[in-house]
Amino acid sequence: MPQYQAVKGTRDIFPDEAARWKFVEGMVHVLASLYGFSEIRTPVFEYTELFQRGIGSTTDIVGKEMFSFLPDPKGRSLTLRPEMTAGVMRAALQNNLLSSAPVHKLYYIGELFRKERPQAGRQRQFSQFGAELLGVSSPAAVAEVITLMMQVFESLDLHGLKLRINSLGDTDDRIRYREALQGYFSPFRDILDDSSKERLEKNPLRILDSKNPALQELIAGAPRLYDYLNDASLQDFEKVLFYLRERGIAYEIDYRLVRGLDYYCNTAFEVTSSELGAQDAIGGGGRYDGLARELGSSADVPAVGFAVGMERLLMTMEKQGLFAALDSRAPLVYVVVQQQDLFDHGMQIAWQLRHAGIKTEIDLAARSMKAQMREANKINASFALFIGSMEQTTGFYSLKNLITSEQTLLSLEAVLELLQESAAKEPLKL
RNA sequence: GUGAUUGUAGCUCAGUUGGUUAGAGCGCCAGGUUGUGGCCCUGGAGGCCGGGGGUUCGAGUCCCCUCAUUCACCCCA
Repeated sequence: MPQYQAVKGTRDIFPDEAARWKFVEGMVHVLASLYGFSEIRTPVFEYTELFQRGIGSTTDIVGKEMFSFLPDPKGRSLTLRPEMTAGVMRAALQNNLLSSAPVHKLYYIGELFRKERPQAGRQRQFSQFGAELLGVSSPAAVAEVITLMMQVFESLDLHGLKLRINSLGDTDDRIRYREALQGYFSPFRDILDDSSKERLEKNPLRILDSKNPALQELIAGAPRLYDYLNDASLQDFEKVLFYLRERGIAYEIDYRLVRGLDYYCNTAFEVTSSELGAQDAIGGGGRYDGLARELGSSADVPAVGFAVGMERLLMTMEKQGLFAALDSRAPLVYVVVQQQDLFDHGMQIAWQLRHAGIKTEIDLAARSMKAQMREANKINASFALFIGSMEQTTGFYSLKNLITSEQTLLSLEAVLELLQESAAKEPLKL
């Protein structure tokens, strides 16, 4: 056993896997840009109050999952961000972003921290990418955000995902519904489990989320939020659905989808993957018009956004075999040194090749020629360039095509030319 | 925080009712005649059998504790 191991709920990402991350991140950058979203990077930690106010103190995230710490005995409590939205909104408000333009479309990729027990698809440090559209939360804005999210999935060739959507109504709707729910559940108080009892007072909507089998029947009979929506909320929701249909985005209305963060209102949505096991939500989001005021803004900042779990996304892609073609290590040419007294010359040649933009590898472990060739083969090099005493004296080098096994004797100039041609056909893999 | 699960070489795992120097495959390293890969063959390195305590003549195998893993609950991405 090693002396040190990675902290519970954290993990290392080695080169082969890192290549997959880069691939996905690249797609996110390209598509976000295509939809007119610009990248924002906010600090990894914030004042604890930001999350308490923003996410809501009744939520599990704030109640028991935050990594909080005091920088010094007199300092204010800080917290490793458990989600991105509050930080983005804080950044926007602090810098008065909305005064420069009425609408801001931002996206991010970043690490988040939550002190939960790890399990499949759940880490204490994990990553999300997401987008926040600030300034407008019209159905068009909601559709814009959902469409971007779905486009990422589509472009990555993911299949078998399910988009569920619901409307949480506006503030008035929810106040009326909340009362109705309390009225419905109160007589059954004795049947409810502890957490549901607590929610009955603080946030009865979240009782609907419970997976407790004993409560399913009771929950099924509860009044539907949908029936408490006023005309404006209904029309708003219908318009969102209209946009999705227009774009061929399949969805399913789930009247019990409420989502765990306090700041959501009106449209809320979630995407699940059938490949993931218990933690099957790959992404989700919704409208959060009230967040800005909650954070002290004097003006309303309507907003809508989504977040997608990178690990869960990668996991689903893995299961669906979508990474088969990635091979990040393969160099174009492997410089093979006959004897170690020619190593310095080999290094010099390798440098010239690299300087010319050719992805080149050379053995630094001083192994035998056979071992070098085996290595070249193993890492999928396209060519081997031999450095022997003959090459050094004549200035002509043996270049072997490792796919066809053809070998030719060329001047270094000709080698460079040939490899550059070959590199142009097959762009450098990063 | 609760429950269950697993913990033997770098990786995936065997290890019979407790019995001598703990094994395999893959990977790694070196060779298979003197400057050349993939297949194949040979050899080698590498394990306080998670840690501690106990039962026993004897424990990788049984018991207790502990640490860690994984999965699930809660909840979320």
